[in-house]
Amino acid sequence: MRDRTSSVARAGRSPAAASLDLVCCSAEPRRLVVLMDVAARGPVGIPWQSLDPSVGLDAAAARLARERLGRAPTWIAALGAFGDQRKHLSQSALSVGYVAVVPMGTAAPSGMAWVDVTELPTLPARQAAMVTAAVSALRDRMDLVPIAFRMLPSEFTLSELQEMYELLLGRRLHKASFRRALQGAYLVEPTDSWRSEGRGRPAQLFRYAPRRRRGHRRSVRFELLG
Amino acid sequence: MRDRTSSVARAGRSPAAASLDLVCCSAEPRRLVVLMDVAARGPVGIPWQSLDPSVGLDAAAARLARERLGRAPTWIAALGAFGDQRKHLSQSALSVGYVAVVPMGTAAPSGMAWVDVTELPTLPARQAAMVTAAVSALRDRMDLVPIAFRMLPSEFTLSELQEMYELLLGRRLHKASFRRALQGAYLVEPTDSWRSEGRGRPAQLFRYAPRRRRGHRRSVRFELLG
DNA sequence: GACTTTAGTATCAAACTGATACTTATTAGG
DNA sequence: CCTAATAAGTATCAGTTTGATACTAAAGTC
Repeated sequence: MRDRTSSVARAGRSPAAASLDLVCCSAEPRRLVVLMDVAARGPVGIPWQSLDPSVGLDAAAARLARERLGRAPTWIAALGAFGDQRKHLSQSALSVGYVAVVPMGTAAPSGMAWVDVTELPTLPARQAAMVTAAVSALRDRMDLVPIAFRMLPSEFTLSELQEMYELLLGRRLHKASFRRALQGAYLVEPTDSWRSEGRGRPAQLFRYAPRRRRGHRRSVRFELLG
Repeated sequence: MRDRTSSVARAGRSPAAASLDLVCCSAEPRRLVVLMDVAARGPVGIPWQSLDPSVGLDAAAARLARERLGRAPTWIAALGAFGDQRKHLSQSALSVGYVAVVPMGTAAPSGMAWVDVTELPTLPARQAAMVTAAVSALRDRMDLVPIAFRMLPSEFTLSELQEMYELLLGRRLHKASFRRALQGAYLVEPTDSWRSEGRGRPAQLFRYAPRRRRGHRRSVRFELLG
């Protein structure tokens, strides 16, 4: 192995071997948003810390999320390793990314803000890559993991759930079909609460309560290839 | 030039900042297999090297794959960062994993062998986690990336393609439905070759040639949640 | 009370799915 | 040569799923 780190390490100010970065996502009425640190001139980057090798990655990421967000995320998962983009605030050669999700409506801590993922400021290249990868990861994994549910409060209306799916999928869905499919999957149970959102008929509130189903038979899906 | 671990190891620091590990998958008639180094007592681990921070991760992984396999894989992708499992041959605190795929029938280089993923030997914990994650990644991403096609030779029969899908999905598929769906997706084109595999009618050979389709409309899929 | 808005349901034709059975092309064996 | 066996590939058809349209229900607004 080449001893590449020695000169930097001897210099005292050793940049950590690696950084741990968190792409924390949430939703606002019609947009996906990501949590960013804010300086005087605006959003400057996503939360990160240097990686402590003595702590497990998952534990460290969960703690970073709790510390910076003020609450535990409703979902968190590893995103991957990033090292192809040179620029990172930590100056480390390697960064480990995590994606997390919190329910829409969660307030950003002071010094931080929710930023629309389609209107990102200029970021250090590696963080920009992580945000992009995180959004793709949400879209790619929403069929396997209840991401849409984790981005909603614990009780929600079916219209809210449908809007969350539409936001993540990037297309409109048919109301009756959506509800039929949802019922057939035994994923939600009704509460006895109703929400009156001003005008219109009140909506019943549901919660995510998946019941064990018989063999979820994975099917062939060619439509997304190419 | 290559000062393999000696000076750093003697210095009493972590031997390498991180390792780069490759889970290279392929198929045999009815099994998924992974490429492993073989010692006298049998398979001992997957290919890895210590991570050179001056080379991009993707480039380093591609090179590692080419070097150890003797050919470029037909697909390769980042798998993630692994650090929660203590044990790794490199003794590094952090490992970056990649998944790669080669067509079934690819010969293992000498000193290596294809090992059934359901019959893994005892591995360093972190490598075991990576192999598990890699197999899950193949299954999870096969709908978004033409993984089944990459595990076949460039020309293949529809029965072979169906068997590959059955292997990855873990269930039998209906022949007529499979072919209808495939035709509808405009993913393959017939060649003018036919393969006679002993007894039975010869099968026409196809190649992967996706034609641009109009709006691949992602649909809701609740069946896999829970 | 009439109108608007949103929730939630019903109907129905079109599209899709999978079981069964069929046709076609080849090898194996007498 | 003729028959059986095997595998590729196609056709039919009933049962299910989908999505457009239209409907009913419950609230607020004028």
